[in-house]
Amino acid sequence: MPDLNPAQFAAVTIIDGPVLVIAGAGSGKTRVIEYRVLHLVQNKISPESILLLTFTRRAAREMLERAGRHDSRCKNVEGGTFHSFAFKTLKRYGKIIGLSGAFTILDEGDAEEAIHRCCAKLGFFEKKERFPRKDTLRNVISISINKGISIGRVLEKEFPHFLQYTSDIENLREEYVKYKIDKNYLDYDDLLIYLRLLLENEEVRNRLSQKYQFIMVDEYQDTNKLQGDITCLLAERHRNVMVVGDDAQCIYGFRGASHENIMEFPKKFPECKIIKLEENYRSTQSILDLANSVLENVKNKYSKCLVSARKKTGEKPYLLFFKNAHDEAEWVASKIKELRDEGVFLSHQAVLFRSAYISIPLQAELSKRNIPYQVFGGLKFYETAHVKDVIAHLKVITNPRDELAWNRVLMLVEGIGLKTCERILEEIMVYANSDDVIAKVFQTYVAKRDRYAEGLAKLKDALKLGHNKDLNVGEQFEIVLKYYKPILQDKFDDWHLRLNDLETLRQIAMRYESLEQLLADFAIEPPEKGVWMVEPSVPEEEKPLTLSTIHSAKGLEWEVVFIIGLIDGVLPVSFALNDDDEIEEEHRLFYVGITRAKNNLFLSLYHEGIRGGINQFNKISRFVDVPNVLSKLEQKGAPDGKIKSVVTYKQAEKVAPTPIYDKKSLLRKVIEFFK
DNA sequence: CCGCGGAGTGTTTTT
DNA sequence: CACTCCGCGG
Repeated sequence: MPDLNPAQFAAVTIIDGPVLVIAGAGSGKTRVIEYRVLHLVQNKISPESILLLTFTRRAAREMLERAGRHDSRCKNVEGGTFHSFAFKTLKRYGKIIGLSGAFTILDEGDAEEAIHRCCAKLGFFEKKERFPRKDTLRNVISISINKGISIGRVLEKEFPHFLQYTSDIENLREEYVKYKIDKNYLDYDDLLIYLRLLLENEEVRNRLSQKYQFIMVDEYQDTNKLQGDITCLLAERHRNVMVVGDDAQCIYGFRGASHENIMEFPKKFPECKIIKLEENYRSTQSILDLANSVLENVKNKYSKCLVSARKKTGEKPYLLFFKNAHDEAEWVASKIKELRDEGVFLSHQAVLFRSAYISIPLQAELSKRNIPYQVFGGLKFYETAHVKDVIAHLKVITNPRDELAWNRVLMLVEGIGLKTCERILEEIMVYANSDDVIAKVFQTYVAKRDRYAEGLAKLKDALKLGHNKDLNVGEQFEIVLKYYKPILQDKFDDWHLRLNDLETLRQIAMRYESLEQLLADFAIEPPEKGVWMVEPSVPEEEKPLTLSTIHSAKGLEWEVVFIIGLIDGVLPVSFALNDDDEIEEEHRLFYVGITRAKNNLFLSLYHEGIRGGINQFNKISRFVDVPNVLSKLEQKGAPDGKIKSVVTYKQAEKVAPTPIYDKKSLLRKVIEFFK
């Protein structure tokens, strides 16, 4: 066992019973999980009976890899995100609750398409007034599920202008559920819903409790109600459950996460032991001083006061002002290079930001200087149109009953529009296997010599070829790509860039044994752009720099961290400004960003902003522009040593009158009024 | 009935 | 500014 402080040691060596670990940033939480897994395995507990659930794919990967390094048996520990665990479990036991084993996962885009179809079925688009768009509808339904509140409540809070459609959306939700059950589709939320439903069955619950004797959940503060329920159901019988979290780092409220699960845990498991990890092993005291000041300013107090266990005070974090985004990017890029020349590996540095678009000027600058980097978060490569197009073809080859995939494939054929597509689709759905579809449906349509006959003939040939059982996944992929390439070139001006993506995708596909496996992984654990290119064998000094959204950086650490774009309206993001809870979440997000740094931290912003074609002066983030925070920072480059304050976003009233109603009672009042 | 072009809309974070 | 939706011409 390595050096562990008493609290860590206690957490690592508890074997039985429920445990709640409250772990401040950098307090060695990952180490605790890593060594607890090891400790369990070394105490004759079969690794297969340990279940480690995390919130993001990255965290899951990292945790298991670390534990596996000490004892290869740890690699057999069952681990992953709640969603991937749900997927595996439902594949296996789904039949019990009436799910077929051959379901398809819908990503957000697919789900929107499905909702669109349901809307059409219900005739919502024939209304005179504007009906909400499909992405809004999906969002409303998803929030209501993840937060466990009614459609009406969601609309009140997020889209009050659509309140009139409350009952329509309720009907839509039902229709959408029906549609998915009928077509064997599950969206991300369904994975959790049906897993919980499955666990409510006593027999299944017992069987799974039997299999997973030890449950561990990381980042518990970022789990939502459903995930909390799932955790409790899994552990209800044997009660061997350890949850680890930090309420100050809850940053997924928009997905229904709430620190309530942490608060509720001792109530659900009254016999639980609570262990607090408060000593910070990651950062220098200067960085922690800043972090603590930031936390002080968050309205809801969190008890954490991190103290560095490291001897070093370290350099004061910097706060840098730039004229425009380009200047900022230039400076950051050259500083990164400078640090690398001083011996800090690129892989030990990271640039963090609130939103992906903030990093675009920097990406350009890094490319110009040949600094290798990988980007996490933001625009997802697997959700781009060209990737989805190709995947749809693969889906059709795998499962000829996938209506949404067919829809996408057919709509790409020259001369086929909405109506023709519907007609062909109806016929396709009659048949259960691809051979029949090709022989019966396609044959007749091609024979008709309509304007789309040529396109369909090409598709038919490609599908026929692709369906050959003797081919490996790479070869199947190539057939699809060959068919799709002319469509790609016709559809996109930047097709050569997109073709690159598809080439990378082909290389990923080649590693798979079967298309089914590829498609399942793609839905549940999709590859992140740039990540797969880094082989594990590459020596540390050649690994690239990390660019990441703060959300995706959670749980990770670097020697040097840059947080760029600290602008009011970016962090906090402008959409959060009219809701106190959301501002607070942004505030915690800033805290999470700061606490990723071990030795050096650089905060920066630029003043020249162009938003919606209008030039404006970007103001420093309200989270930074506070005396107790500024005093912890070394400022550089402020014009005239002062920040000219041009109001871009209205600050919340400093002297608020005593409220007569709080939000809840106001809501009640309004509802009363309507009655 | 398809496909193109103009108007209008909302712009984040992740499974 | 990028994407979606709608209306019109072919």
